[in-house]
Amino acid sequence: MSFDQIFFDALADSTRRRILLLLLKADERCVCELYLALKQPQPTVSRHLAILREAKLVMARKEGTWAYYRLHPQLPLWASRIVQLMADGSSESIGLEKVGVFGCC
Amino acid sequence: MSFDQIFFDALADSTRRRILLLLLKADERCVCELYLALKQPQPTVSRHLAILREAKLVMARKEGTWAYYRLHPQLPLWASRIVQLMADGSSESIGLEKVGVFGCC
DNA sequence: TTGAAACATTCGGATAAACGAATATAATAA
DNA sequence: TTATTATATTCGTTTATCCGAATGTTTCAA
Repeated sequence: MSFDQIFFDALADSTRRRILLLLLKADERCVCELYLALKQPQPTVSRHLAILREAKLVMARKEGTWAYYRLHPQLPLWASRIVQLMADGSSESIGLEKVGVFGCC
Repeated sequence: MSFDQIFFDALADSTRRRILLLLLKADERCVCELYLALKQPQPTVSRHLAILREAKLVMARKEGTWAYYRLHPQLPLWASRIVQLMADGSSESIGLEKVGVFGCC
C-alpha cells in the first residue's frame, strides 16, 4: 500500500487527527497526557498510536515505563503541511487546554 | 458529522483523491472523461462522485445528458490547500495524461 | 521476588465502506 | 413512440475498521 493511502487512512479517524494536533503543539507527549487530554481509554489511544507509528506519522521514545511520542521527524514536507493545515482549519476540539494540569507524569 | 470528518473520509479513498486531482488541473470535467482517465467502471466513478458531491467537495453542472464536475467553489481555504498539497506530494498516478485523447464528449 | 505503574496487544462483535452487477432515470434523436 | 447515450442509483456481498473488555509486557521499587 502506498504512503499516500496509509497517510489518508490515518487521517480518517478523528482521534488520530486529534493526537497529531496535540503532537504538533508540543515536542513530545507521553501516552498518559494523550489519553487524559483526549478523554479516551488508554487501550484505545495506544491502538491509534500503533497505527500512527506503523504509518510512520509519529515516533516513539521509551524512557523507563513511559513512552513519549512526537511527530515523525522524516514526515514528508507535504504531509506535515497537511497536518498544519488541519490545525488551522479544523473545527475539532483538541483538548490541548487540559494538558498539563493532570499530574500524570 | 463534522465537515472535518466528512472531508477526511472522502480523502481516504484513492479513486476519490484521483478525481479531486483531475478536477484541480481543469475547470470542469464530464463523467466520461473521468472514468476513462481513471480506468474505472462508470457506476464506480458515479458513486464516488456522489460521495464527493454530498460532502460538498465538488459541484455538478448538468447540460443535456452530460454532467460536468468541478471542485466546489466554496471549499474552505484550508481544505483546498490540502488538495493542492496532495497534488504536489502524492506519488499516485492521476491518469491525467490520457485525458483529452478520448472522443467521449 | 512480589507488586504496581505505564503501555501494548489480542479477541470478538458491531458498524461501515467498497465493489460488481443489474437496473433506473433523464435528455435527445430518429 | 422507441431507441440511444450519459449518468445515477440500488442490491447483495465481501472486506475493513472501530471499540470495549480482557490480558500481556516491561520497568522499577519495595
